Amino acid sequence: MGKAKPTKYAILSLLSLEPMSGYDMKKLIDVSLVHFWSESYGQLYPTLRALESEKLVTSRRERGSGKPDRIVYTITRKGRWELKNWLRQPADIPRVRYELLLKLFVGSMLPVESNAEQIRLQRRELAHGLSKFRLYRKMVMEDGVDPMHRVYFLLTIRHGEMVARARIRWCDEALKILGEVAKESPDE
Amino acid sequence: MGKAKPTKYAILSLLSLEPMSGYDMKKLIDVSLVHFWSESYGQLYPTLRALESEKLVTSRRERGSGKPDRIVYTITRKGRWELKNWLRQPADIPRVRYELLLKLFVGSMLPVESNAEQIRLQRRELAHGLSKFRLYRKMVMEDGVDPMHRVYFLLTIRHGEMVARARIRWCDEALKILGEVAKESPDE
DNA sequence: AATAATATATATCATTATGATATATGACCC
DNA sequence: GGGTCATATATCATAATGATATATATTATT
Repeated sequence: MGKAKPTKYAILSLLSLEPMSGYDMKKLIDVSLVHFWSESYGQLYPTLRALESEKLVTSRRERGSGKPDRIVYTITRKGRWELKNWLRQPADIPRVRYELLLKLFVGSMLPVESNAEQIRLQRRELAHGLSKFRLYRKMVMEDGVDPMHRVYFLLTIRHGEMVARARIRWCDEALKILGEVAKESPDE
Repeated sequence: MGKAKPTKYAILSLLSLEPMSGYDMKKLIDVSLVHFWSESYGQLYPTLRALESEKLVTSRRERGSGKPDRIVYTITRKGRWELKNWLRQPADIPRVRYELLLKLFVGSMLPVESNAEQIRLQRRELAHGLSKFRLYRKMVMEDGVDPMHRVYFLLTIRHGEMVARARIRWCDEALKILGEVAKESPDE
């Protein structure tokens, strides 16, 4: 039934903040929203054209002084209206594919140490991601961000932090458990 | 470069436990692994045929007494070998698309109460998911599960619990913050 | 006894998404 | 002069989803 079309609404969401190009969106997502969203160019550019033909956004070509030309998109009144409609629908539960846990699920095929190393790797990446949230906070607090938007942005950052911290705690717990298992049966 | 093909390895992982049909896999994932994995029939059945032509699995048709016929797949030695190879590669970081947080990111377009309601809905689903982990634990402890497999399965369950608890804590914190915001500016 | 709903089981397809690559411009550096 | 980096749009093969189709048998409802 209802096709979700998350990319469509992700684009409209970003354009509700300010006009920007597809390239801008990709950068913004990869730098500041990566803890809860992702988009690929292959989905971004075709969807932008589709949104324009739906009259949900307009575009203007900007001469790139030095850099290549940019196509800057602006959300229309109709676009804002459709975005609000979507915002009011219950958010659907994300399907997950957490490769590390799939590998651990059949971890007994490999030596304990191999699985422990996977967890250590994961822990390192989580700790690195965690350090970025401090930067995000600074960014949000700095310039003239709308105070209500600031509150909501901070909520997404807080979510990222809390989940990352929980995962790090899990890594530590898991490594401890695997350490004990290794002591009991060092051959496995 | 390296195509990940997670479905391929998810199938090999399940078959490393015991022979089963595509239907069995879908059920097993939806019931017991849903906190870290998902698959669709549209990906499962074609991939199973591809794996057979790669000689990583074999199949036999089982007459369904009453029920329709089933095609039961068994992993081959070559399949086990390829699975182990994949298990040794570092697990890649999952890209997320957490719709609730995208909606909150532009939450200032709607009244505070609308966003609070979204969070309350999410909290309910998280609490419901949390209650299932108790069942999983029982399942794992019951019958003759291999002790090492049990350890690893319990780790994935523990991860699900810890992340779900962290998210519930975030919901409560977020609702508190939005409550205060609503008091300060009840019009917004 | 007829009808509806549910569970089992495989299969296909349009739509959506990813990851990689192609193309092009100018800045900066050695 | 060559190499790399950042900017910017575009496309394509592959992968994944969600929906639907088909078929059989059991159980529940009217």
